[in-house]
Amino acid sequence: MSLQNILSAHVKQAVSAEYQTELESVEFQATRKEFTGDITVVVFPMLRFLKGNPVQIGEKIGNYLVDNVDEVKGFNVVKGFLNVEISDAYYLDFFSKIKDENTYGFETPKEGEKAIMVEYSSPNTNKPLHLGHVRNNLLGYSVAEILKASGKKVYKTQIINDRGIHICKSMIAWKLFGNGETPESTGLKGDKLVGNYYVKFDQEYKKGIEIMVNDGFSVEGAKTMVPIFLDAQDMLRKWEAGDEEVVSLWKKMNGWVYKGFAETYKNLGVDFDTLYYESDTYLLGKEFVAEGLKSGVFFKEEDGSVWCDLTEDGLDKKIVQRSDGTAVYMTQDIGTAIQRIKDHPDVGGMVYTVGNEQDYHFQVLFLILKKLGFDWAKNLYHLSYGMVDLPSGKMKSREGTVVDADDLIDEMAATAEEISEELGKLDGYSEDEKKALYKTIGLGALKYHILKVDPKKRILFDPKESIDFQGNTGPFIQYTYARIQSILRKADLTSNVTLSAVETQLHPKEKELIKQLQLFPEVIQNAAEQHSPALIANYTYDLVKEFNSFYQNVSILGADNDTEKVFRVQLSKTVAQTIKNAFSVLGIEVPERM
RNA sequence: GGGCUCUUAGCUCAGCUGGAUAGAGCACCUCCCUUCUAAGGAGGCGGUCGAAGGUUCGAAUCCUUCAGGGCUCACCA
Repeated sequence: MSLQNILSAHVKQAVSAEYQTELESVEFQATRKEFTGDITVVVFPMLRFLKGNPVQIGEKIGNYLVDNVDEVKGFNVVKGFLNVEISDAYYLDFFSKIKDENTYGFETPKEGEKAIMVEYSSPNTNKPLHLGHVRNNLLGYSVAEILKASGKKVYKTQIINDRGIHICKSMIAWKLFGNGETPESTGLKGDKLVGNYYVKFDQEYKKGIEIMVNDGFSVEGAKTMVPIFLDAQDMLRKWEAGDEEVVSLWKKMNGWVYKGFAETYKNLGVDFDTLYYESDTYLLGKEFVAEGLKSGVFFKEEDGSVWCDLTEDGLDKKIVQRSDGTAVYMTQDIGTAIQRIKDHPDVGGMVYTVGNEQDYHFQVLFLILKKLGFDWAKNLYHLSYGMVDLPSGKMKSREGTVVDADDLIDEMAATAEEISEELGKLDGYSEDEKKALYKTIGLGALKYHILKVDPKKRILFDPKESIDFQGNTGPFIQYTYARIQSILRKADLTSNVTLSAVETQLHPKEKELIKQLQLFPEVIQNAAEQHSPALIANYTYDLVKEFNSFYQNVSILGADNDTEKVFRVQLSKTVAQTIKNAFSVLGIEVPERM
């Protein structure tokens, strides 16, 4: 039972005894540092139910608590704030309960509860992953892990946009200019190779437009008549018709891309439980368009196109199928959602990790699925996040103004190496161990940098200003973890005191640390509810700051007596474990040394 | 033009369902390695919380209007 719950009941009793009035709820907040006390009862909200001077009310409740609650050892009232002091025994008791729990803060899934599917990444297959995908991947992965930690069963998935004009552009450019190049022949990662031809297409396309405009065509006219563009369109038609040559080229080039993606995902440390391909699900979407037409959810225009009228819901009309009967984006997403539930009957809701440019799309998608009558449609959540922009503006693959994911990871590791070499603390580490460590630190810096900010805010990323390794950063937290590991290696852990035997008074820093530890389970639940890794990052930072202050002010291995020493070692160990648990849901590893 | 969203210190960001004198980091300035890892700690400088109204015992937080930025309103995905 939490401290708030314990006190809440007693405060109600106090009010009931002193004022013969029943309170519905009691408002708490952490006591501010400048005042003595551990938890504060806010008296003001009670004034609506009972008349009187807030200070006097606070005094009365305070006295009642001291007399009737073991955990309360004192109080003071400042204006309408009742600052309650809690006994050390309470904190020691709490600590003894959690100190050996390796999964502290995590809940295990409840029997029979519905699972959640988290979609993230979902790239197009015509170009390599960039910084924008990195934010998406880190967010999606982390939210999935947070949901798991909060006690949900989770499936991680993605929808791979493997069909459409974009991949045909790369294909046609490769066919025309590729001279049979392969990843093997060039030594390039498959996704990079295919991406190069996507850029090549764009260059040729622009050249073609220029030529036609010089020949007297209008720009608009030229755009749709450039030969290479017509080639790409032709290829798409052939693909849809199942043309063998086109389909086999499509399979070959997508295969290259998947291999490249797999490498990047591994590098980034993210994974998936199940994959969906647009080429597999768009047909199911069309089936349900037909269904919706029958049930009247959709209507058909004279030209044969199918629409959903959402004007009564404050939105507009949305197309769900083209006049030529082919699928649009929406069709495919309807199909994918339904397919997923069919494949995983235990799934009761889904989270879509997609940029905020698609806010409207998902609003519409969820509404349409509701109208189609799926009861799980009410449990769909669009994890919308802000774009990652460069100082020069938006990243554009076609124009080569992107920060490549693989390059970025390498650069971060290189920076970690530089700093590490300078500090020279890694005597005895092999080259392989060092290399692994640099990657852990580099990735830690990158992931923390991105995850600590509220998902919905846009991030301005300046490649020239490198990501920090000091202050509120991943490496700062990893460093603290490594420091604790060093202490644990040096400490003699053979003697294990029972904490009830500890009679020494808690040092203020020790108490603050235990209070901070106490918050962790609630933070996990909160982060899960709000789909926000930033809450975890901020919590971990606060915990670590608190520990560092403790570390500098209190000697752990040099404590006055053995009991105190063992207690401090155990406290440090629990802090380390909590850092590790918190970082694990952010997808960040912690090092033994650094 | 309609809808959504953002604006807090020079820069990057916290600030939970409204609560005490708005908090961190970076940068700048002081101190602290003969004590467990200085990627650290202690302190200083720095804010009319975009603007104006309103709601209330109390507003960075809620409401309205306005200004500025972003996204979106395609038979593209």
